[in-house]
Amino acid sequence: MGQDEGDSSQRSRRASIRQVAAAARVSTSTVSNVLNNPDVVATSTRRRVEDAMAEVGYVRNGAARQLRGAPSTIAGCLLLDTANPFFAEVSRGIEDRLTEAGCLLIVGSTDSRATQENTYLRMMEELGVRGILVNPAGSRLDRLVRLSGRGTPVVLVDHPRAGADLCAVAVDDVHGGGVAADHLLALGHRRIAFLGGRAGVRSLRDRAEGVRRSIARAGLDVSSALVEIAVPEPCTVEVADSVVDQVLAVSPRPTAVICFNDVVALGQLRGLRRRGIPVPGQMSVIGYDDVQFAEQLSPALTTVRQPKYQLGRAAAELLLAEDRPGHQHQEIRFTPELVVRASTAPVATGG
Amino acid sequence: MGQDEGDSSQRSRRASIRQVAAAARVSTSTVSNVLNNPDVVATSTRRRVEDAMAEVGYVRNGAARQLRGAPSTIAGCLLLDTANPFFAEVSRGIEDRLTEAGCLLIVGSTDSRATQENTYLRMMEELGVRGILVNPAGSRLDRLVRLSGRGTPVVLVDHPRAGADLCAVAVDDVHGGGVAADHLLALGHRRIAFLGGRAGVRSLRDRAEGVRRSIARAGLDVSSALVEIAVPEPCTVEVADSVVDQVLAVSPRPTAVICFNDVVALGQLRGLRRRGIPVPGQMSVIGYDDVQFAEQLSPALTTVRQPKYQLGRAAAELLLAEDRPGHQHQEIRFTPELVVRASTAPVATGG
DNA sequence: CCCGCGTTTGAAAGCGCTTCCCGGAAATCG
DNA sequence: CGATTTCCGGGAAGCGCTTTCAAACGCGGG
Repeated sequence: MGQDEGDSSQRSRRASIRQVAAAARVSTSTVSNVLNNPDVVATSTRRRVEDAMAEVGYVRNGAARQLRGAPSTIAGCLLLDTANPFFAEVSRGIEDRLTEAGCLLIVGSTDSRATQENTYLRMMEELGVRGILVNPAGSRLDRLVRLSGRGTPVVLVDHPRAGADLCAVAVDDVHGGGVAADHLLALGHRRIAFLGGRAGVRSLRDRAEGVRRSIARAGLDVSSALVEIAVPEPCTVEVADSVVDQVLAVSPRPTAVICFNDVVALGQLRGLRRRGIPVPGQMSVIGYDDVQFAEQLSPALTTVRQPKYQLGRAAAELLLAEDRPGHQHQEIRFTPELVVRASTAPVATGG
Repeated sequence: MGQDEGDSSQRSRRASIRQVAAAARVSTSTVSNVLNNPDVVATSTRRRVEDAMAEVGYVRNGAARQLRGAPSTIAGCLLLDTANPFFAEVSRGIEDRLTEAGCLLIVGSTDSRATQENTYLRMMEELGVRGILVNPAGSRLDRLVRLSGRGTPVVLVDHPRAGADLCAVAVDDVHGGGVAADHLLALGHRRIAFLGGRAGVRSLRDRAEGVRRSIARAGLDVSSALVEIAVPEPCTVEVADSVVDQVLAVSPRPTAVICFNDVVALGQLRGLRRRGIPVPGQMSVIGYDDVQFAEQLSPALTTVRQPKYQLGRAAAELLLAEDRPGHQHQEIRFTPELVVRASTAPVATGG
């Protein structure tokens, strides 16, 4: 008992619509109708076919359906790193919206490498996915535009359209940098460090620009109020920790630091603590993203919140809208907001 | 300039192997050979075909290939919540291994709901995926076994085989609970709280069992040394925070608490801090998983490390091995290890 | 010059499904 | 009761690809 039948070791010997038709003594087209136009077939016949399907263990063949012209039930998404908490939440938002539309989601991490991105894009295109959501690894969008032109819809995620003829969901990074800087300036800080990453990354450039504009708006001299420091790759807590020395070495020493994401901020907090610099007493720290644990650090991290989950949902929404008749590409913009917690404080008086 | 051609608005009008053949003035089978058996076609012909492919913008049709019998390049994975940092890392491990094998990955979050799981399973089966990696939402494995029997390989992730005829990658949760308890007992704790979740979740039952056995091994009375408390759903930081009151209300008050994951531990740390209970001075706290931020909390969290990324890789490895000829289902077991940090200390003397 | 061999290429079948179109049966109406 | 309409089910084509089999071609040896 509990034994399989002897011959069942063969894979991919799934029952086809034909076996069902034979078992139900109808034609294959009737079986197909039961599946796709149930109301066009008489109840008794339908019942018979359904029984036959159960009997032979019928499972639809998606490849055949798609070949015949059915729309794909798969969408793809390419993010820099799906294990990063920011992207993990974005991808969950995408997934949830797609699920509502009966779609599955293929995910891929590009690790910022264009080659990896291209490999994924080609495979997804060959599969005939319904569309691809992508946070571009490089700044060149022409490949994506061409892909879209060939018939696979593309939606940019966390990236502005930048003139490309694509849909996009963007977050206003200039504004994000601005509110962070505004907050620090209001607290009296006049010497601020901005920890950015690689020069090529657009979102970081924009945030730095936002900081600069904020300082200029306040009537201060940008070159003396702002120090920009690049965090080397890979962007881990440890690396960010070691950057603390650079920050502290700047003269005159900054009284606040804006980090390009919460992981870097985490490293700063750790590094500052180890060096005996009280936060926010001697140094205020601002992060970016507002990932789940930001609130629980000590001190709780002041950070710029991005609507991660909503970002994903909105991107999926745009993708699903792509095949509607008179579709026009559009860009959705989110505005990040400052979340003030305990890692920032008025600049220390005296000293 | 920059205008599209007028007719290109039609989607899915991709060039087929036929247009390529026509453009290269060869037959379709030759084009196919260029794609699949390049060495069987003369260099000059091949060159000509390749040029033609570039000219018409040819992209392979995966659906047609699959229909013809080509193995699927997609695998599926179903986890409880891909946005949870534990599962996000597991899924990244899966993804990386699959990428090496030229496979794509569909992810799905079941949120522990069997209905959601079933929906995903059916869709994936219809697509004819190469296999499905699943962290089962319920304890019933029969559906998965049947799925596997119908020809779609199934690998259990973070779940023991439990007698089912499937491959599995498991982590020894009994051992994990054991090392956590051993550590506390060695520090002199004699009154320990275990924060579990819903009774039905196997991994949590196992961890509790490990704790019990450890206490018994030490020659202590389990019923007086251990208090089990259930954390209500949803398992968020806030909920875990509120559970602190229950822990403190137990008489005699526990001197240490073992949490079933790091998020709950985070909540405990926060709740204890707010109530003025020093950690680890008055209360030692142990987490589970060792997620990325555990090391950066204050105090740094002592926790039981699970090999998250490796878990995913190993599961993907098993899946890829499924179609090798004499394949036998097997189970891989990982052993979690204790990571001692600052949130645990010897039990306070006196008091 | 012809034959035979190895090398390349082409014609055709068919994977499982959907869909168009038509025949026959049942139902409705005059 | 015959004619017209309605409804249901079947036959067949073909989506794009791979693959088998045989034909065609070119070359060197007899």
